[in-house]
Amino acid sequence: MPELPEVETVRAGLDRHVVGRTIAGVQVLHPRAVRRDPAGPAGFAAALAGRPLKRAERRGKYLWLALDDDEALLAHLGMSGQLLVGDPDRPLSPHVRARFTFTDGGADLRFTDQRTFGHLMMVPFAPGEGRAVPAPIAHIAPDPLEAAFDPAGFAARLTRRRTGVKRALLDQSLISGVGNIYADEALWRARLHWARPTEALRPAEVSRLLGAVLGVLTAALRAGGTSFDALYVNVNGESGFFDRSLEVYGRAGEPCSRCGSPIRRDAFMNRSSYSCPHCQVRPRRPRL
DNA sequence: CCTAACTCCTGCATGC
DNA sequence: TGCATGCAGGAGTTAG
Repeated sequence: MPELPEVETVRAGLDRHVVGRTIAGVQVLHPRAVRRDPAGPAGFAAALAGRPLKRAERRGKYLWLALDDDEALLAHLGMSGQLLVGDPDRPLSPHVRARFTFTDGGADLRFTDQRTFGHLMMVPFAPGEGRAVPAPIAHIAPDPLEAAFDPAGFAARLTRRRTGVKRALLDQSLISGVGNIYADEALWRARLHWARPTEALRPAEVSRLLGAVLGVLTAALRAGGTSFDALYVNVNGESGFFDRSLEVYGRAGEPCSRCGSPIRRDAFMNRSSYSCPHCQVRPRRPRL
């Protein structure tokens, strides 16, 4: 599942392999991949043909290729999206949704997405304030690895919420880049239960949480991200190895590395939360 | 305005 | 063996 470390790994690969090159043509093999682009598949392809790729940028789980100072190709990988760079003559795998060829005749770029939650779209940059970001993601908060991230502002907004701390971590308008895996890992590191009410978090707990988020994201980035299966790989098709460092996610019943208690799995938001029953004490009044 | 449920989708694991 | 069910889940949309 691509979260910040995985998306950043992909962005770095695009920076290395496609920035500076010029798109020759675009094939949209599945219209759902560009469902959010009002121009539709044909308009999307036409808008990109002949355009040079200037920069590869990212905020949270979104990445984009800037075409100039006004327009970008925005991508979200969803659950299973991949951007793969390789020999343009290799066979098309069944889940390729869009293919980009380049004027230099070299390696092509393929957007592959088994579960089709990812998407691509042509977007304008939002005008004004600080760093220019694509207009459709102007409502997303800076991620904790950005210079624009404001820890004090995050703490203030977090404790003003009336919700559970994990739900808040997953809210991209509060802090971006954190998904189900790294939320569970950060909460374990910070020794906080996922249902702790945000308004009751003490300042020391909030700063512990933020430190844990930063720690787990940077450690995962160094490992090239987390790959459980073939669904997340970098632009060269290689897996990350942070799955070996996960402390709670997907480890129900296995002993906590701190205290030995078996890791528990709770249903949460129609998915799962993993935590240590000893290190992460359930609050008396849980907020789901 | 704020919060939370619902929805999209495919493939694999599981159970009868 | 084959079919039904559950599960993985990011984020826009809708409802309250």
